[in-house]
Amino acid sequence: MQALSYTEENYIKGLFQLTIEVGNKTEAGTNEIANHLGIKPASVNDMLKKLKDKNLIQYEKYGKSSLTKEGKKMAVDIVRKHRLWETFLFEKLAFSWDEVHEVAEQLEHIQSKKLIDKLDQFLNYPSSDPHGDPIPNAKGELVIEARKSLVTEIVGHTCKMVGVKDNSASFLQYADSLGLAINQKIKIKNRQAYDDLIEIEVKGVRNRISPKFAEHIIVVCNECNKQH
Amino acid sequence: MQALSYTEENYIKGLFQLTIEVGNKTEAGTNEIANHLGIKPASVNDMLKKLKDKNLIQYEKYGKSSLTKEGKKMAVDIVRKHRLWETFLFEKLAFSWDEVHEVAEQLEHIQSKKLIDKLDQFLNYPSSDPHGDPIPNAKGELVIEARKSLVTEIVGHTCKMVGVKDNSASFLQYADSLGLAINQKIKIKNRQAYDDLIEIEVKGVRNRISPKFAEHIIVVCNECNKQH
DNA sequence: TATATTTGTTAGGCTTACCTAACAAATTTT
DNA sequence: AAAATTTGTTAGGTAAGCCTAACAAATATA
Repeated sequence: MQALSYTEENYIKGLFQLTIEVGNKTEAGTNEIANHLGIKPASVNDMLKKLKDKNLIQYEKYGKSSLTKEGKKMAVDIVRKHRLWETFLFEKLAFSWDEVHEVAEQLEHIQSKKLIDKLDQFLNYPSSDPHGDPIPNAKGELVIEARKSLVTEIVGHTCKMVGVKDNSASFLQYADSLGLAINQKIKIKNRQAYDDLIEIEVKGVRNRISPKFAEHIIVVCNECNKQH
Repeated sequence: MQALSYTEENYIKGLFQLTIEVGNKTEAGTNEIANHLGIKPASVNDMLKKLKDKNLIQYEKYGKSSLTKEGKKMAVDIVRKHRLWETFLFEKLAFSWDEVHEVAEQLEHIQSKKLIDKLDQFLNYPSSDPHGDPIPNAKGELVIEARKSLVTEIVGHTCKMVGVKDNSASFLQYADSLGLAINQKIKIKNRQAYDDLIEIEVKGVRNRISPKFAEHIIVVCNECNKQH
Protein backbone atom coordinates (compact mmCIF):
# COMPACT_ATOMS: atom_id res chain seq x y z
CA MET A 1 0.00 0.00 0.00
CA GLN A 2 1.92 2.99 -1.32
CA ALA A 3 1.49 6.49 0.03
CA LEU A 4 -1.09 8.77 -1.52
CA SER A 5 -0.50 12.30 -2.72
CA TYR A 6 -1.80 15.22 -0.71
CA THR A 7 -4.62 15.62 -3.21
CA GLU A 8 -5.57 11.96 -3.31
CA GLU A 9 -5.77 11.95 0.46
CA ASN A 10 -8.20 14.85 0.37
CA TYR A 11 -10.47 13.06 -2.08
CA ILE A 12 -10.49 9.90 0.00
CA LYS A 13 -11.21 11.84 3.15
CA GLY A 14 -13.97 13.81 1.44
CA LEU A 15 -15.69 10.70 0.19
CA PHE A 16 -15.45 9.19 3.64
CA GLN A 17 -17.11 12.23 5.17
CA LEU A 18 -19.88 12.28 2.58
CA THR A 19 -20.72 8.64 3.01
CA ILE A 20 -19.85 6.66 6.10
CA GLU A 21 -19.20 9.44 8.53
CA VAL A 22 -21.86 12.06 8.06
CA GLY A 23 -24.03 11.05 5.14
CA ASN A 24 -24.93 7.70 6.63
CA LYS A 25 -24.95 6.16 3.16
CA THR A 26 -22.57 4.08 1.12
CA GLU A 27 -22.02 6.13 -2.01
CA ALA A 28 -21.78 9.70 -3.30
CA GLY A 29 -22.19 11.28 -6.74
CA THR A 30 -19.55 13.15 -8.71
CA ASN A 31 -21.21 16.57 -8.34
CA GLU A 32 -21.70 16.01 -4.65
CA ILE A 33 -18.00 15.25 -4.18
CA ALA A 34 -17.05 18.22 -6.33
CA ASN A 35 -19.22 20.51 -4.27
CA HIS A 36 -17.84 19.17 -1.02
CA LEU A 37 -14.22 19.66 -2.06
CA GLY A 38 -14.70 22.95 -3.90
CA ILE A 39 -13.40 21.44 -7.15
CA LYS A 40 -15.17 21.27 -10.53
CA PRO A 41 -16.95 17.99 -11.43
CA ALA A 42 -14.76 17.50 -14.50
CA SER A 43 -11.63 17.45 -12.33
CA VAL A 44 -13.26 15.14 -9.83
CA ASN A 45 -14.12 12.77 -12.62
CA ASP A 46 -10.45 12.45 -13.59
CA MET A 47 -9.48 11.68 -10.04
CA LEU A 48 -12.24 9.12 -9.53
CA LYS A 49 -10.82 7.08 -12.40
CA LYS A 50 -7.38 7.30 -10.88
CA LEU A 51 -8.59 6.22 -7.46
CA LYS A 52 -10.52 3.37 -9.00
CA ASP A 53 -7.34 2.15 -10.71
CA LYS A 54 -5.64 2.20 -7.34
CA ASN A 55 -8.44 0.13 -5.87
CA LEU A 56 -9.37 2.74 -3.32
CA ILE A 57 -12.90 3.35 -4.56
CA GLN A 58 -15.60 1.56 -6.47
CA TYR A 59 -16.88 3.52 -9.43
CA GLU A 60 -18.65 2.79 -12.70
CA LYS A 61 -19.27 5.27 -15.49
CA TYR A 62 -22.35 7.39 -14.72
CA GLY A 63 -22.60 5.67 -11.36
CA LYS A 64 -21.90 6.78 -7.84
CA SER A 65 -18.67 6.23 -5.91
CA SER A 66 -17.95 4.39 -2.68
CA LEU A 67 -14.83 3.53 -0.74
CA THR A 68 -13.34 0.05 -0.97
CA LYS A 69 -12.11 -1.64 2.17
CA GLU A 70 -8.63 -0.37 1.42
CA GLY A 71 -9.86 3.15 0.69
CA LYS A 72 -11.80 3.23 3.92
CA LYS A 73 -8.72 2.16 5.81
CA MET A 74 -6.76 5.06 4.38
CA ALA A 75 -9.59 7.49 5.11
CA VAL A 76 -9.80 6.39 8.73
CA ASP A 77 -6.06 6.82 9.02
CA ILE A 78 -6.31 10.42 7.82
CA VAL A 79 -9.20 11.13 10.19
CA ARG A 80 -7.12 9.69 13.01
CA LYS A 81 -4.25 12.01 12.20
CA HIS A 82 -6.52 15.01 11.85
CA ARG A 83 -8.18 14.50 15.21
CA LEU A 84 -5.00 13.69 17.08
CA TRP A 85 -3.45 16.90 15.78
CA GLU A 86 -6.56 18.84 16.73
CA THR A 87 -6.31 17.43 20.21
CA PHE A 88 -2.65 18.35 20.40
CA LEU A 89 -3.29 21.92 19.28
CA PHE A 90 -6.13 22.34 21.71
CA GLU A 91 -4.68 20.66 24.75
CA LYS A 92 -0.97 21.33 24.49
CA LEU A 93 -0.72 24.53 22.49
CA ALA A 94 -3.82 26.25 23.84
CA PHE A 95 -5.46 26.80 20.48
CA SER A 96 -9.13 27.62 20.71
CA TRP A 97 -11.83 25.22 19.68
CA ASP A 98 -12.45 26.94 16.35
CA GLU A 99 -8.81 27.47 15.33
CA VAL A 100 -7.67 23.87 15.34
CA HIS A 101 -9.34 22.64 12.19
CA GLU A 102 -7.49 24.74 9.65
CA VAL A 103 -4.03 23.84 10.91
CA ALA A 104 -4.97 20.17 11.34
CA GLU A 105 -5.97 20.14 7.66
CA GLN A 106 -2.30 20.58 6.89
CA LEU A 107 -0.86 18.43 9.65
CA GLU A 108 -3.02 15.43 8.74
CA HIS A 109 -0.92 14.92 5.60
CA ILE A 110 2.41 14.44 7.34
CA GLN A 111 3.67 10.95 6.55
CA SER A 112 5.15 9.14 9.51
CA LYS A 113 3.52 6.27 11.28
CA LYS A 114 5.93 6.65 14.13
CA LEU A 115 5.07 10.31 14.55
CA ILE A 116 1.37 9.71 14.86
CA ASP A 117 1.72 6.78 17.22
CA LYS A 118 4.07 8.75 19.45
CA LEU A 119 1.70 11.69 19.37
CA ASP A 120 -1.15 9.39 20.37
CA GLN A 121 0.91 8.19 23.31
CA PHE A 122 1.94 11.74 24.25
CA LEU A 123 -1.73 12.75 24.39
CA ASN A 124 -2.48 9.66 26.45
CA TYR A 125 -4.56 7.89 23.82
CA PRO A 126 -7.52 10.28 23.66
CA SER A 127 -10.83 8.84 22.50
CA SER A 128 -12.27 12.05 21.10
CA ASP A 129 -11.06 15.37 19.74
CA PRO A 130 -11.93 18.91 20.95
CA HIS A 131 -15.15 18.83 18.92
CA GLY A 132 -16.23 15.62 20.60
CA ASP A 133 -15.64 13.49 17.52
CA PRO A 134 -14.19 10.03 18.12
CA ILE A 135 -10.54 9.31 17.29
CA PRO A 136 -9.82 5.99 15.53
CA ASN A 137 -7.18 3.90 17.29
CA ALA A 138 -3.91 2.70 15.77
CA LYS A 139 -5.66 -0.36 14.32
CA GLY A 140 -8.06 1.88 12.43
CA GLU A 141 -11.06 1.04 14.54
CA LEU A 142 -13.46 3.94 14.52
CA VAL A 143 -16.74 4.16 16.32
CA ILE A 144 -19.12 5.74 13.85
CA GLU A 145 -21.44 8.18 15.51
CA ALA A 146 -24.90 6.70 15.53
CA ARG A 147 -27.51 9.42 15.81
CA LYS A 148 -30.33 8.97 18.22
CA SER A 149 -32.92 11.04 20.01
CA LEU A 150 -32.02 12.53 23.37
CA VAL A 151 -35.10 10.83 24.82
CA THR A 152 -33.43 7.43 24.36
CA GLU A 153 -30.15 8.42 26.03
CA ILE A 154 -28.97 6.45 29.03
CA VAL A 155 -28.67 8.00 32.49
CA GLY A 156 -25.05 8.78 33.32
CA HIS A 157 -23.92 9.15 29.72
CA THR A 158 -22.67 12.37 28.17
CA CYS A 159 -23.79 12.95 24.60
CA LYS A 160 -23.36 15.67 22.04
CA MET A 161 -26.17 17.53 20.31
CA VAL A 162 -25.93 17.30 16.52
CA GLY A 163 -29.34 18.46 15.36
CA VAL A 164 -33.05 18.96 15.98
CA LYS A 165 -36.22 17.45 14.56
CA ASP A 166 -38.34 20.53 15.18
CA ASN A 167 -37.40 23.84 13.59
CA SER A 168 -40.16 26.00 15.01
CA ALA A 169 -39.14 29.26 16.65
CA SER A 170 -40.71 28.32 19.98
CA PHE A 171 -38.80 25.03 20.10
CA LEU A 172 -35.48 26.61 19.16
CA GLN A 173 -35.91 29.43 21.68
CA TYR A 174 -36.70 26.90 24.37
CA ALA A 175 -33.60 24.90 23.44
CA ASP A 176 -31.48 28.03 23.45
CA SER A 177 -32.74 28.99 26.91
CA LEU A 178 -31.45 25.64 28.17
CA GLY A 179 -28.00 26.31 26.70
CA LEU A 180 -28.53 23.76 23.96
CA ALA A 181 -26.78 24.28 20.64
CA ILE A 182 -25.11 22.21 17.94
CA ASN A 183 -22.06 20.41 19.35
CA GLN A 184 -23.09 21.19 22.90
CA LYS A 185 -22.35 18.41 25.34
CA ILE A 186 -25.28 17.17 27.41
CA LYS A 187 -25.06 14.93 30.44
CA ILE A 188 -28.06 12.86 31.54
CA LYS A 189 -28.22 13.13 35.31
CA ASN A 190 -31.48 11.42 36.11
CA ARG A 191 -34.83 10.23 34.82
CA GLN A 192 -37.89 10.74 37.02
CA ALA A 193 -39.92 7.54 37.07
CA TYR A 194 -43.13 9.28 38.10
CA ASP A 195 -43.51 11.79 35.23
CA ASP A 196 -40.70 10.74 32.89
CA LEU A 197 -38.96 14.11 33.13
CA ILE A 198 -35.29 13.94 32.17
CA GLU A 199 -32.72 15.82 34.19
CA ILE A 200 -29.85 17.13 32.07
CA GLU A 201 -26.71 19.09 32.74
CA VAL A 202 -25.50 21.60 30.18
CA LYS A 203 -22.42 23.73 30.86
CA GLY A 204 -22.73 22.89 34.55
CA VAL A 205 -26.36 23.97 34.70
CA ARG A 206 -29.06 21.44 35.51
CA ASN A 207 -32.55 21.47 34.07
CA ARG A 208 -35.43 19.08 33.70
CA ILE A 209 -37.00 18.56 30.30
CA SER A 210 -40.05 16.69 29.06
CA PRO A 211 -39.82 13.55 26.90
CA LYS A 212 -41.76 15.47 24.24
CA PHE A 213 -39.02 18.09 24.09
CA ALA A 214 -36.14 15.57 24.34
CA GLU A 215 -37.66 13.58 21.51
CA HIS A 216 -36.76 16.38 19.11
CA ILE A 217 -33.12 16.77 20.09
CA ILE A 218 -30.75 14.62 18.00
CA VAL A 219 -27.55 13.50 19.69
CA VAL A 220 -24.62 11.17 19.30
CA CYS A 221 -23.17 9.26 22.22
CA ASN A 222 -19.65 7.86 22.11
CA GLU A 223 -20.28 5.88 25.26
CA CYS A 224 -23.26 4.13 23.72
CA ASN A 225 -21.31 3.47 20.55
CA LYS A 226 -18.40 1.87 22.35
CA GLN A 227 -20.39 -0.81 24.13
CA HIS A 228 -21.93 -2.74 21.27
CA MET B 1 4.90 38.79 1.29
CA GLN B 2 2.81 35.94 -0.07
CA ALA B 3 3.34 32.32 0.91
CA LEU B 4 5.74 30.18 -1.07
CA SER B 5 5.03 26.77 -2.51
CA TYR B 6 6.50 23.68 -0.88
CA THR B 7 9.06 23.51 -3.68
CA GLU B 8 10.00 27.17 -3.59
CA GLU B 9 10.59 26.87 0.13
CA ASN B 10 12.99 24.00 -0.47
CA TYR B 11 15.01 26.00 -2.98
CA ILE B 12 15.25 28.97 -0.66
CA LYS B 13 16.28 26.77 2.22
CA GLY B 14 18.82 24.95 0.06
CA LEU B 15 20.43 28.17 -1.10
CA PHE B 16 20.56 29.37 2.48
CA GLN B 17 22.37 26.23 3.56
CA LEU B 18 24.83 26.39 0.69
CA THR B 19 25.74 29.99 1.32
CA ILE B 20 25.22 31.70 4.64
CA GLU B 21 24.80 28.72 6.90
CA VAL B 22 27.38 26.16 5.91
CA GLY B 23 29.26 27.40 2.89
CA ASN B 24 30.31 30.64 4.54
CA LYS B 25 29.98 32.46 1.24
CA THR B 26 27.42 34.70 -0.37
CA GLU B 27 26.50 32.91 -3.57
CA ALA B 28 26.13 29.48 -5.12
CA GLY B 29 26.16 28.18 -8.70
CA THR B 30 23.31 26.49 -10.54
CA ASN B 31 24.98 23.05 -10.64
CA GLU B 32 25.86 23.30 -6.99
CA ILE B 33 22.24 24.01 -6.06
CA ALA B 34 21.04 21.22 -8.35
CA ASN B 35 23.41 18.78 -6.73
CA HIS B 36 22.38 19.82 -3.24
CA LEU B 37 18.67 19.41 -3.93
CA GLY B 38 18.92 16.31 -6.09
CA ILE B 39 17.33 18.09 -9.06
CA LYS B 40 18.72 18.56 -12.58
CA PRO B 41 20.44 21.90 -13.36
CA ALA B 42 17.93 22.66 -16.14
CA SER B 43 15.06 22.53 -13.65
CA VAL B 44 16.95 24.61 -11.15
CA ASN B 45 17.53 27.20 -13.82
CA ASP B 46 13.76 27.57 -14.35
CA MET B 47 13.19 28.05 -10.67
CA LEU B 48 16.01 30.56 -10.24
CA LYS B 49 14.30 32.82 -12.76
CA LYS B 50 11.04 32.46 -10.91
CA LEU B 51 12.59 33.25 -7.56
CA LYS B 52 14.36 36.22 -9.06
CA ASP B 53 11.03 37.58 -10.32
CA LYS B 54 9.69 37.23 -6.79
CA ASN B 55 12.65 39.19 -5.47
CA LEU B 56 13.83 36.37 -3.26
CA ILE B 57 17.20 35.87 -4.91
CA GLN B 58 19.68 37.83 -6.93
CA TYR B 59 20.63 36.13 -10.15
CA GLU B 60 22.05 37.13 -13.51
CA LYS B 61 22.38 34.92 -16.56
CA TYR B 62 25.48 32.73 -16.30
CA GLY B 63 26.11 34.17 -12.86
CA LYS B 64 25.79 32.74 -9.38
CA SER B 65 22.78 33.13 -7.09
CA SER B 66 22.41 34.69 -3.66
CA LEU B 67 19.50 35.39 -1.34
CA THR B 68 18.02 38.87 -1.12
CA LYS B 69 17.14 40.29 2.25
CA GLU B 70 13.59 39.07 1.78
CA GLY B 71 14.72 35.63 0.65
CA LYS B 72 17.00 35.30 3.62
CA LYS B 73 14.16 36.19 5.93
CA MET B 74 12.03 33.40 4.47
CA ALA B 75 14.91 30.95 4.71
CA VAL B 76 15.52 31.73 8.34
CA ASP B 77 11.83 31.26 9.02
CA ILE B 78 11.93 27.78 7.50
CA VAL B 79 15.04 26.90 9.48
CA ARG B 80 13.29 28.10 12.62
CA LYS B 81 10.33 25.84 11.95
CA HIS B 82 12.54 22.90 11.11
CA ARG B 83 14.56 23.15 14.31
CA LEU B 84 11.61 23.78 16.58
CA TRP B 85 9.90 20.68 15.20
CA GLU B 86 13.10 18.68 15.66
CA THR B 87 13.24 19.81 19.24
CA PHE B 88 9.60 18.86 19.75
CA LEU B 89 10.10 15.40 18.29
CA PHE B 90 13.19 14.80 20.34
CA GLU B 91 12.09 16.22 23.67
CA LYS B 92 8.37 15.55 23.74
CA LEU B 93 7.88 12.52 21.54
CA ALA B 94 11.11 10.73 22.42
CA PHE B 95 12.37 10.44 18.87
CA SER B 96 16.03 9.61 18.63
CA TRP B 97 18.61 12.06 17.48
CA ASP B 98 18.85 10.63 13.98
CA GLU B 99 15.13 10.18 13.32
CA VAL B 100 14.02 13.77 13.75
CA HIS B 101 15.35 15.26 10.54
CA GLU B 102 13.23 13.36 8.05
CA VAL B 103 9.93 14.17 9.75
CA ALA B 104 10.93 17.79 10.37
CA GLU B 105 11.52 18.11 6.62
CA GLN B 106 7.78 17.72 6.21
CA LEU B 107 6.67 19.66 9.27
CA GLU B 108 8.73 22.72 8.37
CA HIS B 109 6.32 23.46 5.52
CA ILE B 110 3.19 23.78 7.66
CA GLN B 111 1.85 27.32 7.28
CA SER B 112 0.71 28.87 10.52
CA LYS B 113 2.55 31.60 12.32
CA LYS B 114 0.46 30.98 15.39
CA LEU B 115 1.34 27.31 15.42
CA ILE B 116 5.05 27.89 15.37
CA ASP B 117 4.98 30.63 17.98
CA LYS B 118 2.86 28.47 20.29
CA LEU B 119 5.21 25.57 19.73
CA ASP B 120 8.17 27.78 20.58
CA GLN B 121 6.43 28.74 23.82
CA PHE B 122 5.49 25.12 24.57
CA LEU B 123 9.15 24.12 24.24
CA ASN B 124 10.15 27.04 26.44
CA TYR B 125 11.93 29.04 23.75
CA PRO B 126 14.83 26.67 23.09
CA SER B 127 18.01 28.19 21.72
CA SER B 128 19.26 25.12 19.91
CA ASP B 129 17.91 21.90 18.42
CA PRO B 130 18.88 18.27 19.24
CA HIS B 131 21.86 18.54 16.89
CA GLY B 132 23.11 21.60 18.70
CA ASP B 133 22.22 23.95 15.87
CA PRO B 134 20.87 27.37 16.91
CA ILE B 135 17.16 28.14 16.53
CA PRO B 136 16.28 31.58 15.13
CA ASN B 137 13.88 33.52 17.33
CA ALA B 138 10.46 34.85 16.26
CA LYS B 139 12.07 38.00 14.88
CA GLY B 140 14.24 35.91 12.60
CA GLU B 141 17.46 36.59 14.42
CA LEU B 142 19.83 33.70 13.92
CA VAL B 143 23.28 33.29 15.29
CA ILE B 144 25.33 31.88 12.47
CA GLU B 145 27.78 29.29 13.62
CA ALA B 146 31.25 30.69 13.31
CA ARG B 147 33.76 27.88 13.07
CA LYS B 148 36.91 28.10 15.10
CA SER B 149 39.65 25.88 16.41
CA LEU B 150 39.16 24.18 19.75
CA VAL B 151 42.42 25.73 20.88
CA THR B 152 40.81 29.18 20.86
CA GLU B 153 37.77 28.14 22.88
CA ILE B 154 37.03 29.95 26.15
CA VAL B 155 37.15 28.17 29.52
CA GLY B 156 33.65 27.39 30.76
CA HIS B 157 32.06 27.28 27.32
CA THR B 158 30.53 24.20 25.74
CA CYS B 159 31.14 23.85 22.04
CA LYS B 160 30.33 21.31 19.38
CA MET B 161 32.83 19.52 17.19
CA VAL B 162 32.12 19.99 13.48
CA GLY B 163 35.30 18.84 11.82
CA VAL B 164 39.04 18.22 11.89
CA LYS B 165 42.01 19.76 10.15
CA ASP B 166 44.13 16.61 10.29
CA ASN B 167 42.92 13.42 8.64
CA SER B 168 45.78 11.13 9.53
CA ALA B 169 44.89 7.80 11.11
CA SER B 170 46.88 8.49 14.23
CA PHE B 171 45.11 11.78 14.82
CA LEU B 172 41.65 10.34 14.24
CA GLN B 173 42.33 7.36 16.50
CA TYR B 174 43.53 9.68 19.22
CA ALA B 175 40.40 11.81 18.83
CA ASP B 176 38.22 8.72 18.93
CA SER B 177 39.89 7.50 22.12
CA LEU B 178 38.88 10.78 23.76
CA GLY B 179 35.25 10.29 22.71
CA LEU B 180 35.49 13.00 20.08
CA ALA B 181 33.31 12.74 17.00
CA ILE B 182 31.37 15.02 14.67
CA ASN B 183 28.59 16.78 16.58
CA GLN B 184 30.02 15.75 19.91
CA LYS B 185 29.70 18.39 22.61
CA ILE B 186 32.89 19.42 24.35
CA LYS B 187 33.15 21.46 27.51
CA ILE B 188 36.31 23.39 28.33
CA LYS B 189 36.95 22.87 32.03
CA ASN B 190 40.31 24.49 32.48
CA ARG B 191 43.47 25.70 30.85
CA GLN B 192 46.80 25.00 32.55
CA ALA B 193 48.91 28.15 32.55
CA TYR B 194 52.18 26.30 33.01
CA ASP B 195 52.13 23.97 29.99
CA ASP B 196 49.04 25.20 28.11
CA LEU B 197 47.26 21.84 28.36
CA ILE B 198 43.50 22.15 27.93
CA GLU B 199 41.18 20.19 30.15
CA ILE B 200 38.02 19.06 28.35
CA GLU B 201 34.94 17.10 29.32
CA VAL B 202 33.34 14.80 26.77
CA LYS B 203 30.31 12.69 27.72
CA GLY B 204 31.13 13.27 31.38
CA VAL B 205 34.73 12.13 30.99
CA ARG B 206 37.59 14.56 31.59
CA ASN B 207 40.85 14.57 29.71
CA ARG B 208 43.73 16.91 29.10
CA ILE B 209 44.86 17.63 25.56
CA SER B 210 47.74 19.52 24.05
CA PRO B 211 47.33 22.80 22.13
CA LYS B 212 48.82 21.03 19.12
CA PHE B 213 46.04 18.47 19.16
CA ALA B 214 43.28 21.01 19.96
CA GLU B 215 44.46 23.16 17.08
CA HIS B 216 43.18 20.52 14.64
CA ILE B 217 39.70 20.14 16.08
CA ILE B 218 37.14 22.48 14.48
CA VAL B 219 34.23 23.55 16.65
CA VAL B 220 31.34 25.97 16.79
CA CYS B 221 30.32 27.69 19.99
CA ASN B 222 26.86 29.16 20.43
CA GLU B 223 27.93 30.91 23.59
CA CYS B 224 30.73 32.73 21.79
CA ASN B 225 28.39 33.61 18.94
CA LYS B 226 25.77 35.12 21.22
CA GLN B 227 28.04 37.62 22.92
CA HIS B 228 29.18 39.75 20.03
C1' DT C 1 -44.13 9.63 -23.63
C1' DA C 2 -41.89 13.88 -24.85
C1' DT C 3 -39.39 17.57 -22.87
C1' DA C 4 -36.68 19.85 -19.53
C1' DT C 5 -33.43 19.56 -16.02
C1' DT C 6 -29.89 17.63 -13.53
C1' DT C 7 -25.85 14.91 -13.38
C1' DG C 8 -21.79 13.03 -15.31
C1' DT C 9 -18.24 12.71 -19.07
C1' DT C 10 -15.01 14.04 -22.68
C1' DA C 11 -11.89 17.02 -25.08
C1' DG C 12 -8.69 20.43 -25.02
C1' DG C 13 -5.96 23.98 -22.18
C1' DC C 14 -3.26 25.85 -18.40
C1' DT C 15 0.36 25.89 -14.55
C1' DT C 16 3.85 23.82 -11.70
C1' DA C 17 7.75 21.31 -11.42
C1' DC C 18 10.21 18.10 -13.16
C1' DC C 19 12.97 15.70 -17.21
C1' DT C 20 16.48 14.93 -21.54
C1' DA C 21 19.13 16.54 -25.31
C1' DA C 22 21.44 20.05 -27.56
C1' DC C 23 23.87 24.09 -27.30
C1' DA C 24 26.44 28.29 -25.47
C1' DA C 25 29.36 30.61 -22.24
C1' DA C 26 32.96 30.50 -18.96
C1' DT C 27 36.85 28.46 -17.15
C1' DT C 28 40.73 25.48 -16.99
C1' DT C 29 44.34 22.92 -19.09
C1' DT C 30 47.64 22.14 -22.54
C1' DA D 1 46.01 31.33 -27.46
C1' DA D 2 43.73 27.01 -28.71
C1' DA D 3 41.56 23.03 -27.03
C1' DA D 4 39.21 20.62 -23.55
C1' DT D 5 36.33 20.67 -19.75
C1' DT D 6 33.04 22.41 -16.76
C1' DT D 7 29.09 25.09 -16.00
C1' DG D 8 24.85 27.18 -17.33
C1' DT D 9 20.94 27.81 -20.64
C1' DT D 10 17.33 26.81 -23.97
C1' DA D 11 13.93 24.07 -26.28
C1' DG D 12 10.75 20.71 -26.13
C1' DG D 13 8.41 17.00 -23.46
C1' DT D 14 5.90 14.67 -19.37
C1' DA D 15 2.70 14.06 -15.29
C1' DA D 16 -0.39 15.87 -11.77
C1' DG D 17 -4.25 18.54 -10.91
C1' DC D 18 -6.84 21.89 -11.97
C1' DC D 19 -9.96 24.62 -15.46
C1' DT D 20 -13.91 25.71 -19.30
C1' DA D 21 -16.95 24.38 -22.91
C1' DA D 22 -19.47 21.03 -25.23
C1' DC D 23 -21.85 16.95 -25.04
C1' DA D 24 -24.19 12.56 -23.30
C1' DA D 25 -26.77 9.97 -19.99
C1' DA D 26 -30.02 9.73 -16.39
C1' DT D 27 -33.74 11.52 -13.98
C1' DA D 28 -37.65 14.52 -13.14
C1' DT D 29 -41.53 17.06 -14.93
C1' DA D 30 -45.18 18.31 -17.97
